Amino acid sequence: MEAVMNYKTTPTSSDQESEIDDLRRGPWTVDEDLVLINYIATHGEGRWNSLARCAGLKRTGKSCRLRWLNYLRPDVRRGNITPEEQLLILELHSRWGNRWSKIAQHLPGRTDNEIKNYWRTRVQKHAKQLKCDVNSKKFKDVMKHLWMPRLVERIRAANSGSSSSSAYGCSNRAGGLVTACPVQPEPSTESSGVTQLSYSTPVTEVEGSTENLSADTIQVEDYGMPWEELVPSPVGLGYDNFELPELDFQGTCWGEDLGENLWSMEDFWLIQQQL
DNA sequence: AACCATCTCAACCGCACCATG
DNA sequence: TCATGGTGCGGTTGAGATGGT
Repeated sequence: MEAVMNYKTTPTSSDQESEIDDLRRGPWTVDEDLVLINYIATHGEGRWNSLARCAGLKRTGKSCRLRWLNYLRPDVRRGNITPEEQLLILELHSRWGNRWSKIAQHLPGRTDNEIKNYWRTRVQKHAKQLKCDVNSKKFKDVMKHLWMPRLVERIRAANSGSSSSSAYGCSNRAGGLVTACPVQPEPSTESSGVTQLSYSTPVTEVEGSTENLSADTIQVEDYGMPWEELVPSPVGLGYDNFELPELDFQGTCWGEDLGENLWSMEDFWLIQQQL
C-alpha cells in the first residue's frame, strides 16, 4: 500500500513546494525502515530534519523521529504490558497524570505512545465498564483498592510459581530478544531514589467490619530489584473467607473474559458493594 | 460468507518550549 | 528582543484486525 498524500500548505517557493509535495505520509514501508535504520546505525541520531533529508527519506524529521523512537529502536520492547508494568503505570499515572513520557522513563523499552494507548484502551475501558469517569474518585478508589492489589497478587502468584520472572524477555519489532531488563533506576528525579507503592486493602463489609483490614507498603527501591523482593509479604486482601454470592452475569460485561482477565467475580461483587 | 461493531495501535497534528542567530 | 527552526509532548485519528451476528 502506497498511501502517498501531499501536504496542503501554501507554497513559498518553487523549491519548497516541490520538496513539500514529495513528502510522504502514512504507514512506513520496509524500505523506508531500512533506510532509516541504516542511516542511524552509520551516522547516529542527529537533527531529525536534516537526518531525513540526508538519508533521502521523503519524510518529515518529526515522522522519522517518531518512527525511530516508537518502533525501530532496537531496545523497544514488544509484547503485552506485564502486570508489573501495569502496576507501575497505574501508580505513576496516579502521581503524575497524563505525563506519558515521564511515566515511560520508568518502563524501559516502552514508549510514551504505547503507555498512552494502554491507558486509553484498557484503563479507560474498565472505567467505562464501571460507568464512571477515569479521573473520578470512584474509579481511583477501585484502582487503588482492587485493581492494584489484584495486580500485586498476580505478580506474586506468578513469581512464586517460578524462580525466574516471566515478565521480562519480550521480543522487539525486529524479532530479536530484548535482554531481560527490570525497571532501571530513575536518574535522580525522586528525592530519595525510593518510590513507595502503598496499597491499603479495600474497605468492605466482607468480614463484618468496615475498617481497613490491613495495609501493605511496598518499597520499590530504584525499581531495580526482583519483584519477589518488592512484594515481601501477603497483601492481605481480605478475600479469604469471602463467600461469593449468587450473581447473574447474563447480559453484563462481567461474565466475560475481559482480555487480561483482570476482574474476577469477587471483584465484581466488591465493586458493586462500594460504588 | 458477509456485514457490522468494536478494539488496537501506528502515525499524525497542534502546541509549547528551547536554542540559535 | 525578536524571528525562526528543531524538538518533545499530549491529544486525536483512522486503517487494519478481531469478534459477533
